[in-house]
Amino acid sequence: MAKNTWLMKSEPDAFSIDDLKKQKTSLWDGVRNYQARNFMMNDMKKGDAILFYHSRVDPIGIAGIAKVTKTAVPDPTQFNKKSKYFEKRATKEKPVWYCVEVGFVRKFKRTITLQELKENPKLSNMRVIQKGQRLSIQPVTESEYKTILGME
DNA sequence: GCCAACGTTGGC
DNA sequence: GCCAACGTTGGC
Repeated sequence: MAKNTWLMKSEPDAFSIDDLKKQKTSLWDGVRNYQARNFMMNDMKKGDAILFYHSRVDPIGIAGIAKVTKTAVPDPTQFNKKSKYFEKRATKEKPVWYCVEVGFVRKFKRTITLQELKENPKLSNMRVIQKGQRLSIQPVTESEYKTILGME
C-alpha cells in the first residue's frame, strides 16, 4: 500500500507538538471513536506523514509534522481501571481500541491557522475545515499536504 | 464558557 | 431497528 498522509488533532493542554518533540515518540492513545480507530488499525503505515493539529487553543491550526513510527498496537489505556479511557469490554485477547506510535519530525516556524486553511481554495475539500467536523484523525491528500507545506 | 453538531447508548 | 437522550468535541 502506498504511503498516506494524515491529520491528527490534539488539544495542546493534553498533548502538544512540543510534548512530542520532548518525548520524540508517543503512542496516540485515548482515541475512542471507531472511524479514527479504523484509520489507525487498518490504514496507517510506518512512515506515513502526519499534520499535527492543535484544537481548542489560540491559534487553532497545524503546528507541525509528525510521522507514523509503529503500526497499530492495542491501546494500553483501555486496560487501566484508573484511566478515564478504561474500557470494560476489552480483554487482552480481544482488545477494543488500538493506537499507532507517532514520532516528532518538526515544528512549523508558525502555526498554519484554520482560518488560512479555510481561505485557500485548493483546500476547499479538506474535512478539517468543514463545520461540525469532529473526527480526530483524517486522511489528507497528497496535493493538500503539499499545499499546506507551501503555506508555512 | 457557550453551545451546535455529532457519535453513542439504551429503552422500547 | 428506531430514535430520544445523553455526553463529547471543538470553534467561537
